[in-house]
Amino acid sequence: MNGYVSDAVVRRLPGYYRHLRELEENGVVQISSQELGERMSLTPSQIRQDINCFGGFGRQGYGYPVHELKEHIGEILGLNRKHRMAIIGAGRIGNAVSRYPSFRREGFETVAMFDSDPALMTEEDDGIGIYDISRLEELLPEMDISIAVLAVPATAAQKTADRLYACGVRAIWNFAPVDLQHPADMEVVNVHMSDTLHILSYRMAHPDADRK
Amino acid sequence: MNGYVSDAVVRRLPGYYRHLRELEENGVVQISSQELGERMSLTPSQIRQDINCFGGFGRQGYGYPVHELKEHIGEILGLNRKHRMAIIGAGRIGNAVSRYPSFRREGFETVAMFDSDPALMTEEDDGIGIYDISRLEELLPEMDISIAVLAVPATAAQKTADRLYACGVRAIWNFAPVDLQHPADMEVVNVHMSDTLHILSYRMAHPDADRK
DNA sequence: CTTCACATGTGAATCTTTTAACAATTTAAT
DNA sequence: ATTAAATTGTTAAAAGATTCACATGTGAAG
Repeated sequence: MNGYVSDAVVRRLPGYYRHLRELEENGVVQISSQELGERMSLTPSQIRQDINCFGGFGRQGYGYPVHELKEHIGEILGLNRKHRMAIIGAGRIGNAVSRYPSFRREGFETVAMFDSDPALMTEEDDGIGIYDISRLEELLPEMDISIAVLAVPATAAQKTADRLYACGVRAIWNFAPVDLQHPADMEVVNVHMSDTLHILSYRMAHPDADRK
Repeated sequence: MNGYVSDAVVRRLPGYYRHLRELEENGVVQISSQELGERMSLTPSQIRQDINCFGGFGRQGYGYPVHELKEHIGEILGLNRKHRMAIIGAGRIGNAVSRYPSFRREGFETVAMFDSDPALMTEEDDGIGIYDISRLEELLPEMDISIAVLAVPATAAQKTADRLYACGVRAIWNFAPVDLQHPADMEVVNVHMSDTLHILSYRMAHPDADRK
């Protein structure tokens, strides 16, 4: 139990959470680093090392208790908290995210959308209002938003991020294919879907390259 | 110029490509590792090290030629090739991907969609046919698909991936929140959007943690 | 033509991450 | 009650990635 969670471990945490939840749903109550490693394509050694840094869950000769470990990782990830999200850009991606049911189940609730296309300005069937983006400064600060989902075109992304910061937003989940410049007190995580497609393209072009 | 491209470098390649294209669009013809590093939040040293592994582009006292470097990275990524994609699962995510215009521009063309919901079985306005997923084995092998976009619910993902493999598909761009088991001769890259949201949640819960 | 500032390529040093190894503990079986 | 098999926590070693430092080459200015 060493306490410090390195960035390499943080990147794997959502994967642990996902697999443990799935195991729990299937009624599995206990799992060894060996077995979990096979599922996740990690070495048992790495799994023990990872879990050990927030320590004390395993029992020798037995393994790890699935439910308890999942809950603990969920807490480390902050999944016990609730988040109110605003979606900026009500195009296909923005809508896909706002309707994706598992986010809401995990405490990420979409409470409003903003777009520049007036055709979309309407109360949606699910009760999420869509507002003109020109009203961002007027409406957003009242909404108690903790996460903004940025799903605008690349060309508008930086300017919009700046406006969001000015409205008090301190966390952006960015779907625009752009690396945003941002103050240190605003967190930004990028989805950058096309990057993953490019990596697939790379692997197809170099089937020989050993992945390490 | 050492030739071997490590996985850490491959993961950064799409970012280089993105930034270089943007620079090129803005008419920038030359850039130093210093300046590029500021844009990308990488050290100049790392950039020189990265670019050096497929070598020989920079000129001392001058920097790197933007167009030439971009083109070369594009080739390494395999972006000179064309790909025909089939989208499996015509829900919001599947549709968002198939309509996203920049993929087509980069040579990734959606040629068909499959879904289990008969309400969707129709020729779309953009000419992309939507077929019942039960006809996968009948239709897909004829279509000369090189990439399948998997956008079905988590519960169906593994079974569907197995069927795709049986149909001859050897590359999957996976949007289902699942780590697929797959033969070594099939490439899979995951988007796992919710993982990035979980990482955002982690960072919000631990604003102190140094990101390294 | 000389000089100066700039910026790369590269080898070595440092830091991080992963893997290996094993003593210690638990479970289950006989 | 003993023993055998399983499996962790942890330390140490190995591998990998990043940063540093500097010699070397380039371009521009005087």
